[in-house]
Amino acid sequence: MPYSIEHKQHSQERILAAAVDLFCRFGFDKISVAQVMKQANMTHGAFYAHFKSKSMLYAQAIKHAAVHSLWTREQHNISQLSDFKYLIESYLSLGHVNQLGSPCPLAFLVTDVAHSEPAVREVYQQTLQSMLSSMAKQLEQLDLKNPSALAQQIMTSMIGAVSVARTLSDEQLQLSILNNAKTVLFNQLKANE
Amino acid sequence: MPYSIEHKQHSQERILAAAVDLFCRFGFDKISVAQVMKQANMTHGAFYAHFKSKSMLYAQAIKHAAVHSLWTREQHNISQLSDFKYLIESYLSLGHVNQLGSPCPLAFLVTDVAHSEPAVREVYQQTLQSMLSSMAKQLEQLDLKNPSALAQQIMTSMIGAVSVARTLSDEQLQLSILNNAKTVLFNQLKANE
DNA sequence: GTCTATATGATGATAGAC
DNA sequence: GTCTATCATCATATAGAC
Repeated sequence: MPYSIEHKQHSQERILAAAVDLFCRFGFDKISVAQVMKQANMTHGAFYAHFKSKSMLYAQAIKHAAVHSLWTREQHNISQLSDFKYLIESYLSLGHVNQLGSPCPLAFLVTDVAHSEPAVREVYQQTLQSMLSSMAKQLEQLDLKNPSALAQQIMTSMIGAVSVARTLSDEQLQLSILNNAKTVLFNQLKANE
Repeated sequence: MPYSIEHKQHSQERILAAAVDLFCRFGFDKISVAQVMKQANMTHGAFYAHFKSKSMLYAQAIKHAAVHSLWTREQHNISQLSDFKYLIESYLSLGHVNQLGSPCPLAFLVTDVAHSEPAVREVYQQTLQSMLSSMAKQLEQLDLKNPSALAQQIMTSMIGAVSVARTLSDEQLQLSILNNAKTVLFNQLKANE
């Protein structure tokens, strides 16, 4: 058995990381399987030993991106409202928009996913619901009112601001949009204290 | 001269209408030139007598959709705050999300455009700026504070809510997201009265 | 301007050697 | 599991008749 199971897992991990990076940066349809595999340091043909189709990779990549996203990783470090606010600020930063760290697939791929097949959209919906419920739990522990509605308001506003900023080239306008979204959300937090 | 100039304009109009509908519904990359032309009741080859390339059609289609969007059409009918609120409600409706009327390209194509070539992104940015400035003017006439910032907050929140709702299949979740966005925006309007 | 026909290129996916 | 080579398909764009 020349290839260990760890080796396969490591290869899959590289493919997924490459897929997240490239799909978020250039879009699902603009990136070929060959390009993903090249960034993962493999050749085109090896892909199908790991995924059944390009669409299945898409679905897995969204899950992967969600797990590794800034928001998911830092969420358990929240003990007070200021921590939560800091996380919002990080999400609404130019660094996130310019995809320096790990991008949030919900923002970078919204309409992309809307135009994909049902299985992919299903994963997007599940990912969103999972993020919403864990965020609502955090908000509840911080003693905020209407945690569920608040979480939805925060998520969709953040996704809107980041996805719009992502399409713009005018950096001043980007910054303005991101900061205005922050203002709205902080107001909304205060209103539910 | 067997073809009048009105005939050409009418053909272009049909192509643009088909492009808006299909691109918003299925995505730019999922729709071929042949499909657009079929919906416009012409054949593939006739396309290039009207547009230089598929990308140029994309840019023109975004402009076309913006001009014909619900928001642009109804904007001049605003005389009081309740009119403005009604427009927000229309934008944040299931009908808009399900693309029954004229879709707003800024919401239906956000990440799609982000992954397109610079010329298309430029048109998106110009369209957004144009909508923002006319909305800010309306808000100013309604004697609201910070009209420019308010307009940005409203646009990005609405785009976020509609584009997210568009990708979901769970109708309850769609409605919840749309309604929560509405609540945030009405709060924000009240805070700037 | 619109049609039919075609050139040209890229992509998703498979086959078989190692 | 990964490689090279290849198939089949579909896309954008062009050419030439009407």
